[in-house]
Amino acid sequence: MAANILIVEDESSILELIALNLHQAGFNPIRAISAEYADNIVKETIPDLIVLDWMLPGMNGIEFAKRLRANSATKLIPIIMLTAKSDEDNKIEGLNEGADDYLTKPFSPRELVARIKALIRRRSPELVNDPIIVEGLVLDPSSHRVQVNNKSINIGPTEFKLLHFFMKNNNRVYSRNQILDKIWGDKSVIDDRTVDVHIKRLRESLKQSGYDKLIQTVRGAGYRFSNE
Amino acid sequence: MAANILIVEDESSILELIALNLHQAGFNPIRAISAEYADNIVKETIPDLIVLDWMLPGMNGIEFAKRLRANSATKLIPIIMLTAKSDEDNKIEGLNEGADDYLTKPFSPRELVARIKALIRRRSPELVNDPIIVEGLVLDPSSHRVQVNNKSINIGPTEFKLLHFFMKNNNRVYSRNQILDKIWGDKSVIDDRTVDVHIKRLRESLKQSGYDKLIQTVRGAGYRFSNE
DNA sequence: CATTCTTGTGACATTTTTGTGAAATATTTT
DNA sequence: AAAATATTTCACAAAAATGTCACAAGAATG
Repeated sequence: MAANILIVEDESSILELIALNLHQAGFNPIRAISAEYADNIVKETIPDLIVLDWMLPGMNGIEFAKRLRANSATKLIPIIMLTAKSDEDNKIEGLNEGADDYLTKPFSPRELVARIKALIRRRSPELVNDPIIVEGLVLDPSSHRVQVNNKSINIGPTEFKLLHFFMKNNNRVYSRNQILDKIWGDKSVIDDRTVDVHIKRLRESLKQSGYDKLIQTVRGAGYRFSNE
Repeated sequence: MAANILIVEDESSILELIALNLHQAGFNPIRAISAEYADNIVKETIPDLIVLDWMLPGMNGIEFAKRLRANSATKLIPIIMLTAKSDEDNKIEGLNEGADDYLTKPFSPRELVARIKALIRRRSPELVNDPIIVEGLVLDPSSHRVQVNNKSINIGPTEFKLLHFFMKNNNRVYSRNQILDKIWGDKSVIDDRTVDVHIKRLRESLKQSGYDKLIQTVRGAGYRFSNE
């Protein structure tokens, strides 16, 4: 389920640098050394995002982006444009022509990865399941684990879903019924108060790891996860 | 009491993108992958707003909008039309056929949310969930908190509702009976004077945070929340 | 198939909130 | 100034909301 990232870049050292970093970030890099080559790749598999060099031999980045935007199958693919030119005009033109973000060389790989995550998160949040961390409490959706100080804490399936839901929606109050809908699914004909019990169990698990007030009761309204 | 937003969109990635963003903005997204499906949903619950894709398999967006406009129960629901076509003709046709706003793909989720808020605010201002700030007093409906200088102040459920109501209706005088209707609901067979007591309790909470005269008594008329 | 884990519910305990009556203050009217 | 009216304050019992516990049924595991 890793996101496919197409990299279009003619300088192989940069191409490899990017590919390596994306791989390490858990993405699946697909390499293309020219727009024409990339075009063929796109015809086979629609990538989840494209990292596109501005200056390319043959068809350049802008043209390629235009082509993608003109085709209904590809027009929504997020594009991050790379360029060595740092002037504003190009940035504006790039964004106009359909780039969703823009990075000037030389760039830090870390920043590229961060921006890619941001874009992917916007379009297909299910593809980025980074661990969520609140006050040292780490919930990692991909490994289905909750850890504190690198030590896993024991937690039941429903408690996990609950905690995941809460951590994703930090600081917002949810009524028991909203929680039922989100965790159990709409079909549920389950008692409101079941939520209370699971909240209790979750609190207990968290308390054993030293987290005392992460889940707050908001009388008359529901529950809220918050570190404040 | 979050606003229900019906999203009618056949591409699931876009559907999810919109749903996620609406959820995070405090709305309650309802998903429909076709106009026919949406039609059934509308029969069950009237949404507060509809985000409607122009191109849909089966019945398309325009036709669906027409249907809604033809039915007195649904003709006032605000509709935001989404389209991949960027030409003006469609825009005009769309607006003529009953769309209240119009967004061309690809669009930024942030903008969609902004437009939705604008439309909802126009039709039902009470459904927009933004924090309300008066003289440093912050009431945030989504986290159900009242804060001063980033410090939460303690407040009971009824006091919260009261304060929320007052802050939304700054500077306006309400009689005890009006307040009873708004806060307790029509069913109330409750004594007028109960309002006085809750006003007292609210004043007390506010006073402890340094707000002394926010709620004013208007003799013979009722109460007013005002920072003047 | 037996064992272990997880789940939802009902019963009960605890805490918080609520509405009311009555008394105390305040404001206006006579 | 006294009377009449309106509002504030207080204490308290009833009601509502939440927390806790034990247990039987169900699901998952090996």
